[in-house]
Amino acid sequence: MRDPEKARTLGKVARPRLYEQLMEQILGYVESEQLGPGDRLPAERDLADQLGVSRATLAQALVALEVLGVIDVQHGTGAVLVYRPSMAALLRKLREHQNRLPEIVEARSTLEVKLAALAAERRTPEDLAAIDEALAVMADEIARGDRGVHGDELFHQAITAAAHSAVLAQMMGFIGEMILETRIESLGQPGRPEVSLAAHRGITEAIRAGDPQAAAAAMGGHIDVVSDVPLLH
Amino acid sequence: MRDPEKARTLGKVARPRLYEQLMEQILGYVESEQLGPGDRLPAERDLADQLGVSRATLAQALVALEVLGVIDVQHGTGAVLVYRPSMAALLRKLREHQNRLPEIVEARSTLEVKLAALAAERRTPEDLAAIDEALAVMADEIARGDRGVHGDELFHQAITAAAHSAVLAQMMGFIGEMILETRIESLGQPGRPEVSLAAHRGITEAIRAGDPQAAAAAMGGHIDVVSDVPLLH
DNA sequence: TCACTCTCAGTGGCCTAGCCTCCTAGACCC
DNA sequence: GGGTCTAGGAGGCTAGGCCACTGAGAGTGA
Repeated sequence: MRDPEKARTLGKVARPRLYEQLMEQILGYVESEQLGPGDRLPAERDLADQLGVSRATLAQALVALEVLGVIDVQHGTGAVLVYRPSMAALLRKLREHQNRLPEIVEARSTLEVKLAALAAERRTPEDLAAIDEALAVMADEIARGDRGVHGDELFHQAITAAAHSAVLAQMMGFIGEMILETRIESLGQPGRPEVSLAAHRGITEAIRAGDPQAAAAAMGGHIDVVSDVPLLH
Repeated sequence: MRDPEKARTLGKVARPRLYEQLMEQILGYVESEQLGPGDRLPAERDLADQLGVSRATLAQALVALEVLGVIDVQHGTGAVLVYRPSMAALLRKLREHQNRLPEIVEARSTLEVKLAALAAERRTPEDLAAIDEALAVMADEIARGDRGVHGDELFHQAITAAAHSAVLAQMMGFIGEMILETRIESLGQPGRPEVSLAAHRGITEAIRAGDPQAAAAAMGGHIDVVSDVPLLH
């Protein structure tokens, strides 16, 4: 798809964004000062001055840290730490080399197997209808000679929705794009779409029957097959 | 618009931030315009004008979206979409009612059971040393009459690290704060710290023995116990 | 004609300066 | 004591400006 590769090849050289550097510096500060959860960061004006940047830019860095859950910025009070530095440092490292396919597959498997089991327990008639609809879309796409990518995505989204777990769904969204990559890859193999569709039907029946174990097993098997692509790219 | 009730769960106060609203509006725009991955957002100046905010504030929203992986802002070119709108819309919805304890426990269980199994397969001697160290810290804290919160956290961090899965670790970080809450709660119950410590030792032995199934089972049991707090708060 | 260079308009990056709102500790009053 | 008021410090957001980067078209030479 896009190519964010260019910067990654040589490591962390290309880092043109100031706010990203600031995040690391702030994290470093937290570490050096031995700050823990609940402790407050220096005032924005002081911190900006100390780091040699404007408040506007510092504000961007704080937003980024807030989105990552590292700090909690409170109007009138200040920015308080949520995580201890070790966690934050961990988080930071990962951002550098994500997109590692085996791990993604692993994560996907973990989540979707659980989602399938939950869906079997919690699916409403509407959920089942959505799943059936997704199956129909995929079957239609395949019948037209398409790879069924869209229907495939719809199916997994419907399963996710049927599990009725916002948190798990959120995590699925988190790795959503990466999953999409592997999925398109997989459906590109000859005969694969038909196999996937059949697997989907099996999963659907288990969910319809309200059998969590069968649903989990079916989903697990499906993902194993789907993920077994020669990772030539 | 805002949801004051959600503040209860974690003791947080609903805090209206302009950049958060902007994120949603931008996501809504993406949806309404049917933009997909690769498409570009309007120029910052136009978008800021259109949304009735300053560029500085819009920049914060863009940073947040970038950190979440929704867009990729390129100097001289513009902000290009990374996720397809449906994914983004999903992400957005969840932001509204996260912090739902049962779901958090469920997610935690899913992740940590898997992490324990992986740790049993992949742990290095260093990983084991870190886990033992965490156990020692927790034992020491309890001996001093403390609740052992710190050691508990260290333990789970060590397990996470020993699983050697950056993606799963990232997801743990994602729900980390919420988990911390439930953990502190749990260890506050009389006699709980000792029970937890014993459970930790059991998990550790399974990991040391390289037995993924035993490790997963031990972790699953542990989390069931820990999570069984009367949710009176 | 082709290919190469150069220029420039448009875009994001970042800054300064300022005013507003919110929170809270401490003075103040009862 | 216990409640109320207030000033200062904190973050929220804006306006306007200049700089750096990108990409495409104009211009140039072979």
